[in-house]
Amino acid sequence: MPSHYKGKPDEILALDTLIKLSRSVNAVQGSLLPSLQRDYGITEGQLSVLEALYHLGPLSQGQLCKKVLRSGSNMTTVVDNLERDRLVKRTQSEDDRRVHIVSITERGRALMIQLLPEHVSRISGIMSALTKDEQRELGRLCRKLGTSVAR
Amino acid sequence: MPSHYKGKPDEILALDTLIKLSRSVNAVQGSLLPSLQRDYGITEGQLSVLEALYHLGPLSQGQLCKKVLRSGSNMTTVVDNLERDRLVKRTQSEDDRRVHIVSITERGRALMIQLLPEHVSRISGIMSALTKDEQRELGRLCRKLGTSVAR
DNA sequence: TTATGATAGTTCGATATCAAAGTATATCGA
DNA sequence: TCGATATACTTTGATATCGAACTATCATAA
Repeated sequence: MPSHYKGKPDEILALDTLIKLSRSVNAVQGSLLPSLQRDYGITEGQLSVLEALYHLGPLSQGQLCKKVLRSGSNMTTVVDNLERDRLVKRTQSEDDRRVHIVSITERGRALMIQLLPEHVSRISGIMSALTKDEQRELGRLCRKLGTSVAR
Repeated sequence: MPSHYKGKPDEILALDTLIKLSRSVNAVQGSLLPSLQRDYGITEGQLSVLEALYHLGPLSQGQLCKKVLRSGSNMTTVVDNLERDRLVKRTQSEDDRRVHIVSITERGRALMIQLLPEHVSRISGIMSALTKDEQRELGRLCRKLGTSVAR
């Protein structure tokens, strides 16, 4: 169904696979985001930052960028919005005054405690379309593919 | 490595799998987009619209939305930018004057002819980190997962 | 024929996202 | 110590993306 591209079989297979890969992520994320937005007023990028801070403790913006694989300019925006909503706070590092340490607030922690169980159970529900073995195999293939890409 | 979430094994597996899935797509797309931008001044959304028009012929914006799974308001923006760059043109349908038919221009067609072979071969190169059987299995799992999500 | 409701796009306001340029601070070498 | 370079973050300007509200057009039913 997807690619419509006339070319070598290898290329057709690669295109089809990538399209299916992208669509599955879009489908899964697309089914998670609206409820996050509606129920908690939070976006995916914001959630991934909050989760990192919740589980790992205070991090510099640079460390956050690495964790969630986003650019520095993006991180500034996301942290700005989280700070405006008082879910995180910035403090300047004593050691290196260029560094801004971001930490989760009590309000942010309370939000995580409120939404994480439901969010996780939603993900678990979606992924249960695959057996555990299939999930493990999917994870293995994705990992193999992802780590092969030069960063 | 990834999830840090303490919960049921099912949930941990589901989270880990989703993280790997998302990261693999980010990695692959992230390695494709910069060259599209730099070499051809085109974005991913624009490319997917151009590809659809190139392979399928003129489509209404609504049909395009379904093809590339994006919202109507987004499609307006993308087509606006493509039209500004004279890669596509809009014409009002005779039958139904609410409908805007989008078609690729000669300039757009020339761009596709120029960039598609290289783009496809790049994708093929990336995906070749997996064997053909692995690609087929990955595609199957993604398809199964994606189609299970309520739309 | 006209009112009602549905459909196709657009506009608006928001966040995400990036790259590039800019600012502040730190570090290193002469 | 001072100048050059590197690093951390912000700003700027662009596109993507969404949902909601809006406009224009069509279709249906009274």
